[in-house]
Amino acid sequence: MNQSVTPYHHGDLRNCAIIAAAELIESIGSYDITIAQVAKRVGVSSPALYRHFKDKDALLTAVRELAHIGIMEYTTDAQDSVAPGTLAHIDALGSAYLRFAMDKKAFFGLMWENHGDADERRAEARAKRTGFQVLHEAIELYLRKQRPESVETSLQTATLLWSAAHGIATLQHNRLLDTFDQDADAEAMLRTATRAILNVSV
Amino acid sequence: MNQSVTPYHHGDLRNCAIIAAAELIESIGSYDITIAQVAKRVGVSSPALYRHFKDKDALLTAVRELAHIGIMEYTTDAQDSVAPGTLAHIDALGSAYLRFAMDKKAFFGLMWENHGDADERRAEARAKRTGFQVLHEAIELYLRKQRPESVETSLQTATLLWSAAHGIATLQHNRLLDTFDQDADAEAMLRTATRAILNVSV
DNA sequence: TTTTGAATGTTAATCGTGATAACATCAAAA
DNA sequence: TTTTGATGTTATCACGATTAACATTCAAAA
Repeated sequence: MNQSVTPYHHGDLRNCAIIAAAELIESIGSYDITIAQVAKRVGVSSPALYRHFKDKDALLTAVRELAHIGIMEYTTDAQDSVAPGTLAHIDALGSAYLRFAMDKKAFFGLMWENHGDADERRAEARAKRTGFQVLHEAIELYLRKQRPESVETSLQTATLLWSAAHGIATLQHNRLLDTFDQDADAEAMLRTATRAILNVSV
Repeated sequence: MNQSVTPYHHGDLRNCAIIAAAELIESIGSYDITIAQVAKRVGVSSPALYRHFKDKDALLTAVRELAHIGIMEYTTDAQDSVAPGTLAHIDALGSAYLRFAMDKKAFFGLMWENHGDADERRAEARAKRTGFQVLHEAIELYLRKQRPESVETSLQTATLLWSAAHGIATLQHNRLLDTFDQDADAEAMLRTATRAILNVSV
């Protein structure tokens, strides 16, 4: 007659809460969510979440980590079909970034919010740097093959290219590209920027 | 004996509230302010503000307009000492943008928040487009003189350059440039990007 | 002028939401 | 078995955005 009632202790609340929060954000298309909404979704009371997260921001920070993983997946997929260190490789990385920004608008916005205490920021900076490394390596490889005399500038080049990609992604995210140029095409812009930046001595 | 008591009616509450909000934001370096704080600063009760603003967001939107004016001032000052349509002119505009982003961090952040109803967004898009025009004209003039065959791409070029400037400003604003390249110099990056972008056929 | 309504302020709620307090349950070590 | 730490629950707070209900002015119509 054991009716398998939901147990008093959830068992994996922390992870479930993070996932529930992410699903919620995805479904409403905004990261303006509530602790109560998340708790309800997991089937638990609001204060229960405070056993696992210092505060609301800590939960959102955890969701941001998911977002970083998500962007990494886009990146990894993008690299599958291209030869390392080619221009196509670099294009694929940029394209993946733009695609993530548009496909997962709410997550993309969340990732660039100001937030958290010092520790959380440090952890996030590390995550972002990890993503950046992928681009940096691709560019270093490219320069080594195509413009060996500029290899030592690969870090600056990668930083600049990331900035360009981020700017394009951000403006598109805010619907401003259309405002400036109604025919703007984010991907085409990034490809242009990529070629321009790769061909100068930084 | 008229003691010139503070009158029941303020007289110019709307404008004073906007300015008070802006001062508050500037002084605490964050746009996370409270209606009550603004009201107190103006010497009025909180609900009074609702006679002039639909909600908190409407007040912040008004502050954003001030921010747009502020960025325009930076821009105008920057243009004073340069010859129109020169590379120096374009550099000066970019530099002004970066400087505003760092000098007025809170305002810069506020300007790129997602927010408001459709009308407010439209109004703001218009303001941003106006700022963009300045860059567009400078670039068109430059191309006309230096690369007449590319004049017809001036809009795309301006959009791309704005994107690059915005990306650099945003990453710097989030302290990420340092994270990627500890020697990064935002101004130098933008100058490099400017030259790279101006020299390609879009 | 006087009257009176629209505009603009005030104080007293309401409501949603983050966070804490105090108490309850359960599992695992002593 | 007892005890204790981890983890849930149900009150409760505190705060901040709004709104409700009432007050004061100013300005235009009578």
